[in-house]
Amino acid sequence: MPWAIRSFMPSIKIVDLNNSEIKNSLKLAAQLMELHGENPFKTRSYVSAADVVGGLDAELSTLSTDEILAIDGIGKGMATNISGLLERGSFDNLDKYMEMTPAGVVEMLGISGFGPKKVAVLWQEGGAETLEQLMELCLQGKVASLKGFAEKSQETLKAAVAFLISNQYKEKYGNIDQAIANLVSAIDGLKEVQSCSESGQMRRRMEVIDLVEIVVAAEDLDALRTSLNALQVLSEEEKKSGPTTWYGRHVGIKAPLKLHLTSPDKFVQRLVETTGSVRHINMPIADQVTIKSSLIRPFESEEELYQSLGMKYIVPELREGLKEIEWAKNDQIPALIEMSDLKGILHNHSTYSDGKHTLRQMAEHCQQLGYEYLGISDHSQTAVYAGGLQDADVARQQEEIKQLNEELAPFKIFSGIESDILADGSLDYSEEILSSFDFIVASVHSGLNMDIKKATDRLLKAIYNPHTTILGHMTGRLLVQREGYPVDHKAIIEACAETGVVIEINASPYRLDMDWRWIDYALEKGVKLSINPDAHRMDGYQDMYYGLQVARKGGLTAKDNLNSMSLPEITAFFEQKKKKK
DNA sequence: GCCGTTTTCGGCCCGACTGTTTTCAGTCG
Repeated sequence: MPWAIRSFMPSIKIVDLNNSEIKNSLKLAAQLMELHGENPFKTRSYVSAADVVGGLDAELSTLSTDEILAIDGIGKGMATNISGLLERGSFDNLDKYMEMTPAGVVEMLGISGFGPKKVAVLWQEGGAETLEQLMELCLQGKVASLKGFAEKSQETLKAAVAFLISNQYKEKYGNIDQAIANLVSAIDGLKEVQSCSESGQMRRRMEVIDLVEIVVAAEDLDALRTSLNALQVLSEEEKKSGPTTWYGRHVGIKAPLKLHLTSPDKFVQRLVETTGSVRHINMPIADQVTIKSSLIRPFESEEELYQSLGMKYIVPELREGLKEIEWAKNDQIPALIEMSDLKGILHNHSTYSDGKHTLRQMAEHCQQLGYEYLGISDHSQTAVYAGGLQDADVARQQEEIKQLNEELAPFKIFSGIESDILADGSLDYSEEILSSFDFIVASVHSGLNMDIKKATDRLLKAIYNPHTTILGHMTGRLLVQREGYPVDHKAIIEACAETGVVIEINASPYRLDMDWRWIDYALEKGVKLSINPDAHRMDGYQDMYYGLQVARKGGLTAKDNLNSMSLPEITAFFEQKKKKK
């Protein structure tokens, strides 16, 4: 899967836009131009400029105008657009088309499977200017009679619009964690503030956030509110605020923001109350006792509170109201995996397919970060769009891996492939080629709208293929953006238990797939997991952090995580798996 | 809008898939 993720609303930034934001803005402009029937070649130039920007090494914000003009695919006009984006977050042509297009129509462009041409029909023929109007049109059955549409696309559209409407005010954790960290430190820096911490879903490391919560302690709450409202990134919705809450928005973030204002002596109580899920704080601990019912006196620390209830301390990411209270009461909280437990990085791409950096760059960077090994798994031949490897490329890559391994020892590169799981569940190469790899990540990249039976059978066949080492991004979901294909999680996990296939926790903040809610069941069945970044560039390794957060939520420990194995251990693991064939 | 050029115009990328057609347009990776 290429790294490019469609994002249609350029986020509003106070600072310079980065390349991926510039890329998204150019892509959006291209879509709007196509929507309005602009010259297709002109439109294409925006698309290709966007692709070029996406593949750049250096951030555009660090380049001079001459350097930008020297980039292949960027001419005078595009350079002007880019400098507009860098200076004010937009450019004239984009502004022009945005003004001509209702906001709801712009959102429609985000529906997968429906491009500018189809959206133009929905808008101009169907008269839909908002998502709600489009839903109405679907419900009345009027979409099916529009040119180029029929019953089936009406149904698809209805589901997609419902998904979009339900995700309108949600954000991926990885999209906003930096901005929220900045906000917390800005609030913490206000002169009135004594303590400040994120809480709620953010602190629990939920993969999708629909409410950002922060607890702020100060003696003078009126003065605090005045200072908060002076922060440029915030805008209060006074009607929804209360005497001890500030409710409103952070610029550029779709999820609403709730600040809990409290006196310093009640800070810990407020933090515990707002961090845990409703289930967690109301879960019975003893007769008539819950965490919520215990928050009646001040505590020095959260540790003190949990201790006072005869429990071990529960880290925020576990406070979901699942098994954690039971664990804490019986001193059975798992030793959750930590960053330092990750010994190597599996499932990565290089320039052999659609990665941005060479095999050598990917390997050397991995080594510099202190890891013992790298598993490279470029796309397989069916993934033509991603430059998937033909047989000859596989041989060439394996030869280079051999040479690099001699040079970089004791660091080791494992030769793998991200083999497409074809529609019938088979893998993408001959037996001979499949046998030549150290490990194989099997993933679905096409035919994403199968029903649960077909999709599950397809995965099962891939799992029972003796060559499969790891099952990649199990459901194909893109958080807040695309629902995954439906699968029978239990059946898949049980098949992995039987075959020894490892289940990936795809660490990309766009995916975080398999969902952490299934980790417990996988562990119960004795299945190993692997936190894999699916990196398409060197800095993609950083996504391991996000995978780690959700892995901890699911209760994963180092001993059940594949890439926590040392180099000798994982070498033996791969060899063992190959022998079983 | 970009690029290259026998330099100021004329050409510009692809293969598979899907759902809609009745031979193909739109979308995507």
